[in-house]
Amino acid sequence: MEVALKLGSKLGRKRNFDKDEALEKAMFLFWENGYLGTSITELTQTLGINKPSLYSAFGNKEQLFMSSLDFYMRKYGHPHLKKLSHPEELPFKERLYDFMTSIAESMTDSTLPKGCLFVKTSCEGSEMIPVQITSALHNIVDDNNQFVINVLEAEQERGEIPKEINVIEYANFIDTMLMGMGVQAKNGANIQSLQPIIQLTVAAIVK
Amino acid sequence: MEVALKLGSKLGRKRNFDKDEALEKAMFLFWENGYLGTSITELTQTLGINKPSLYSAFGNKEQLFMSSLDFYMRKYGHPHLKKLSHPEELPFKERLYDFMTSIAESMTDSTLPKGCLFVKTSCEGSEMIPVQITSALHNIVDDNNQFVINVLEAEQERGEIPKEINVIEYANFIDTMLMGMGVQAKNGANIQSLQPIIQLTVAAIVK
DNA sequence: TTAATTATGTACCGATCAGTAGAATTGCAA
DNA sequence: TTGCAATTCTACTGATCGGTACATAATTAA
Repeated sequence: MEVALKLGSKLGRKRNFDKDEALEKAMFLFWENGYLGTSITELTQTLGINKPSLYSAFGNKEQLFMSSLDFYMRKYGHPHLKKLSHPEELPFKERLYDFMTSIAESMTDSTLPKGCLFVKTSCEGSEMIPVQITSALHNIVDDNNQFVINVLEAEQERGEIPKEINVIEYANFIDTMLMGMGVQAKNGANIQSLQPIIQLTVAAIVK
Repeated sequence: MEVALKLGSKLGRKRNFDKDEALEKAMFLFWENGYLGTSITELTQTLGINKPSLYSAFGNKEQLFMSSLDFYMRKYGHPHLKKLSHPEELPFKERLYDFMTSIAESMTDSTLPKGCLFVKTSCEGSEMIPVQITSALHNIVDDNNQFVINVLEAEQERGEIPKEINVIEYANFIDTMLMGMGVQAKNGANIQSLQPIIQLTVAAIVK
């Protein structure tokens, strides 16, 4: 067996850049300018590496975007989710508020690109976007939606929200509002203008 | 004065395509694939005219997009607005419902591109989009927002909604939900899944 | 009929796109 | 020290990008 595991291999010249740092820089570029709006040349300049190094480390543009999207969800997407269910001793109303506020703050953070990478990319044109990316984005929609549904069902069990409500519809309501907030943030909305929207949403969900 | 008005001029060879029909086809392409995702070559093929004719009739890509955006708003944007205020004899609750449903139906219409041209384009990357386009999109946000605010204020006067509510926040709430519906529709949501969201939104606005 | 004017068709421009070939460099193992 | 493996560098590929020069065709006014 000549084939060595890439991770375990100690042979050959070492790459002179940190792969995770480079991935984060790439993610920020995609977040700022979208998939079509980000060129390989701009990536090499921002990451400080040349094309062959980039292709060797990350595959092609599509694969680099997929890795960037994964990085984004792990660092800027999923961490918000736990605020919806924790801390458990907090009333659900407060948790929902903190959850949405946490996302809104990220979307309007002046040190981060405006809006949400997922919302922005999923709004880009159809034909020019690789189907693998489109399908990954659809999976993110479904997963997040299912997560909210699960939490709402759990809260029904705990008696925090009425058993009569349709949790699928309520989850859709929350998710759609969050997506809209992403569009607003991309268009320059600040946290102050999103705060009342969140309060209205929470009030509509938890009486 | 040698300068003749373009509209009045009867000189020279006549163009052998209908400018409005061509503009509508261009608008549909931008609606489907976005600004960056639509190339001049694809435009010439779809419109059935060659590049010099396209440039002569519509200026450059940026100006063609601006005309397309204007066409879109006139035909697929503004017509919804009047449902928010008319017919006056209808309760505001029903008008708000019809208004949002009308937009949702357009966003999910199987004979039209999924979603909303305005939402999709405003989510495209920053650097590669001409500033004139970005600013036009911001104006659309502001104008639509102001329109909803005006209607809400009028409804306060008529006693359809309480005088105590903050109409700016409520207008923002409605607009943000509509933008979110645009993202959902782009990601494949159908009218059936948007309908409950609309009902929840209406219920949150008009008790 | 002629001159002026506008549109069309072909063929092209420089710039940039994503992606790569191949030589030189670096590092570890034997 | 030698040999192999992995990375880096320069330079390049063919394709496509937005946009245009120029000659020809069509239409109207004089």
